[in-house]
Amino acid sequence: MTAMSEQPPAEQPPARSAGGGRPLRADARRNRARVLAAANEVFAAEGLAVPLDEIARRAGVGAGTVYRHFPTKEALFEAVVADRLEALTTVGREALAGITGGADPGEAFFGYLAVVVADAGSKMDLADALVGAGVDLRQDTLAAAAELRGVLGELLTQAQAAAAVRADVDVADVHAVVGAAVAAERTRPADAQPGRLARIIGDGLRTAQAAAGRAAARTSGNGGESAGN
Amino acid sequence: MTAMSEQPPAEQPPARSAGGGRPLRADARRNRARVLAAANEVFAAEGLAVPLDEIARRAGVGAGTVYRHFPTKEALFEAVVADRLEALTTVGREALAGITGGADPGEAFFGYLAVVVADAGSKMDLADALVGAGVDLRQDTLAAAAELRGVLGELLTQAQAAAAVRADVDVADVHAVVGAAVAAERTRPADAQPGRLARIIGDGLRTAQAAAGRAAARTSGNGGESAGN
DNA sequence: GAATATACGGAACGCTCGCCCCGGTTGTCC
DNA sequence: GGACAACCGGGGCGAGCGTTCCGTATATTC
Repeated sequence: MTAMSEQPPAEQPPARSAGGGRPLRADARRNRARVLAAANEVFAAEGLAVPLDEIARRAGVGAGTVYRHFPTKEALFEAVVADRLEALTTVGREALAGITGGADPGEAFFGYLAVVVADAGSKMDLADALVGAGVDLRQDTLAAAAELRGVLGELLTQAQAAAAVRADVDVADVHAVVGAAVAAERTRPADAQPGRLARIIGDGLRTAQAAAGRAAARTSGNGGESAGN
Repeated sequence: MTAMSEQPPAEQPPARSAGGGRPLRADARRNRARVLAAANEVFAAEGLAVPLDEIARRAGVGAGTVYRHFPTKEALFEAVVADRLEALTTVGREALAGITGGADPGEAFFGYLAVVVADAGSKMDLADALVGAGVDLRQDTLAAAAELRGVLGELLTQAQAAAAVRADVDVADVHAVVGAAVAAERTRPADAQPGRLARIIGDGLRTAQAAAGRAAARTSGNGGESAGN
């Protein structure tokens, strides 16, 4: 459905067959890229549940070829997810840079959360990975996740220092909350505007003062405190 | 692991084989009960993913027997879930009665949320059903869910009237938030105290005033605004 | 206690899906 | 352009699981 706007993940350096052999043959390199691209699409659209043959078919390749490049289905999945995580980490770093550049830490933090949730919302694989739906992460993916966690942690610290986020939560909490928001958005197909639930859930992280400020902004202009958000 | 304290679902009237035949044979009735009990345990412990043979084995029964009583695995699953939902609905009604008896609507509402999340946390099947993990609910389950939704809606209305819950959320939002909280609790195995994340996420539903009051209560006594909750 | 409908158990079936293998093809190097 | 190795495709194997079938056992009825 959606998803197609992925640039090929930064073009690996002439691609050696993992471990240190000689450079890959031209067609092998091309096929590997095709598989990766197809996996990106299909995993994003269907999540981990999609059969591997489907990916092979979409890549115009035999199943055997997929297995020559990725030892197992999970390995392929993780390669895709790791890419996604790295992309998100980059975005996070930008947000962080924005703060040192003078941006509001609270807005940076919550904006970033929104980005992550939105991204995971349109990439079922990411959602699966975040919610932990029967997925055991391995080395490389874990590394990518750890890095993202690091950036998230820095953003969190900044936002807490600015009293925009309550002080009694840690990175793990935030991570769980993100997973929760993703899950929530997932249960509610299309009727509501996207991001709404994520915002509600994320509001639980705010300090009371921040929440009050926000509510005031929301209320000024109409009589009650309905609508808006 | 847990789960065993379920009373047999109110003892169906001498159990007729759905549709209006003659009463079930004694052993049939007994086996049906066994299957249901085993399904309760196993689904609670493992979720929908558990193979049906396992349930049959635990019930001391052949697979064929299970299918004579429940046309499909999903039907059995739904029977179990519907029971759970009804139990939760009952608890909700009690909370509602408590309000008319003078209890604080906000506390009643959030207390009920905590109960639901805790229950779903220890019953993987409920969690699966709430999060919607590849489950298509059918008639009876839907009815039970609708009823629960009704009670939840009344509690919500009361809590909103008492200004404990922000006015711009509806039942569907609350339902989604519950699902989210369940998902969150699930991702984080055991390290933190249970219910913590659920509370954080639920806080997003509070009005600013209520949140402020809570934060004040949390802060009075120590210097910052850390710890507590 | 015999007759009969009813229910039981578990082997068997069909299907899906991850993964491997082998005969053929294609890129690469001299 | 020929020889050799690397790679490709897709059929096939085996495991897991939901569901069905049928010969046997058992409750019920008279």
